[in-house]
Amino acid sequence: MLFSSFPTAIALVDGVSFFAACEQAINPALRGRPVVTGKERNIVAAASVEAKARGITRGVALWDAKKLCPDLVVLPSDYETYSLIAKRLYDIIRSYTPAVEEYSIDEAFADLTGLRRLHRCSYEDMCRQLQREIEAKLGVAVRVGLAPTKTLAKVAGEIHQPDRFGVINGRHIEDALHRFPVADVWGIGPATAALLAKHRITTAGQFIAASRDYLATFLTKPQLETWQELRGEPAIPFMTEPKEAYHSISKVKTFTPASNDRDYVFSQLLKNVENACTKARRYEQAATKCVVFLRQHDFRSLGVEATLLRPTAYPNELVPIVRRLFEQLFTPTMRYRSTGVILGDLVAASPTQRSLFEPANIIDKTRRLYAAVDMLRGKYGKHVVHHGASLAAQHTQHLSARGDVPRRKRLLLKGETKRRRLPLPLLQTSVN
DNA sequence: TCTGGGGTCCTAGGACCC
DNA sequence: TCTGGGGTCCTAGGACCC
Repeated sequence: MLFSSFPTAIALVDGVSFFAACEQAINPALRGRPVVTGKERNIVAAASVEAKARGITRGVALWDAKKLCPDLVVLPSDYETYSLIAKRLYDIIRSYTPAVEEYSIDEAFADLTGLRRLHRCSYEDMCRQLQREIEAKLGVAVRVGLAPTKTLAKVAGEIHQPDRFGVINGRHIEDALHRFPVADVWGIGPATAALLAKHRITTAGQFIAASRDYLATFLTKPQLETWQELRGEPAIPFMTEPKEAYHSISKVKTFTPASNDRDYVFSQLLKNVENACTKARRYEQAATKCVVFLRQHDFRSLGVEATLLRPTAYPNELVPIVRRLFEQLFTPTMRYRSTGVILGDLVAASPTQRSLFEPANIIDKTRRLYAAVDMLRGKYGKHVVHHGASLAAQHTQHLSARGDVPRRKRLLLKGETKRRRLPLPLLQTSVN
């Protein structure tokens, strides 16, 4: 594989300062001006090229950004709009090849292998044309990386030229990776980079020069796949199907200042539960597992989880469970800064699912109630209807206290008494 | 870097069973 | 009293990504 120049041709298309660029694309008055998004969080989520030129980077507090740049335009993030523009971007890519993986809101992989004849040009020309077309039609700049594998295409995107185009030819992989830090490779995080450094591997070139057998003594499967991809052999599959189901859905929200008010913290948690359920219903999924966690003032997190009697995506059914989990975690002397819920082990929601002994009419009522809620929210915005916190204390009867369900399922909560510390990485991730 | 929100996959080790 | 072997399933936790 290392010897032919393009056994496979993978392009990575990546929006440059995408959120800010979208704002500038739809509002011409903002073009040429320093723009950032992230107003709702008081943190810079994305900075326009102009803002970056003034020294503003992602993750900076808006306060500080304003100081650096008094004429900064600060906007709230508008994901709906960005998604719409992204969709048009993906559609343009699809006019070149059907094999497109929508990797994130501003990033896609395209498999161009075998299309030279069809388009009557080289892969490189194809990519340049694609880039021009996107920028002309959408008014947002994109970076393009072209290489034999996804991982190499990401590297190519990183080492791009001023024209925002980068290419790694299969014959010149070693040259391209010679000085590229292994820590900057897609799939290599801080932990793996540190581990590799112990073995005197700090560049991607050193990484691919090491033997698989040697690396296999201390690396795991995904890391070895990265190694293989860097050598020009595809190892990470292409996911061209659009996402239609989740394995888990989570909602976390930080509030300031931190609080030790039980009702307030619980109402925050409830809001997350509602939002997570709404999303699950939108994808016609239901949760089998529910994790609740609280993050303390000192940034430590505690979580507990419950296994549900039957899959649900309805807050009123989850409230009593969430309440019990919450009570296990909450310590009045502690101040909390955020709450979170994870709906896990999601399954496709089917109208017939209910345990044998539950009255169908109650379940049907619930379903109709939330169908109405979803409709109202769709029509008038998501804040028109919500759970009163008072509702929390009611609705304790539906899922619990059924004596005659099968033995193993009688337990509403499994491991209910367990109280464990959640590792920080669960909540700690990077920007954008 | 005094720290937002939302996901995925992999692995080690224990529980449980024969 | 120092011990059988082996398989499967589940969980907790780690690591990574945008």
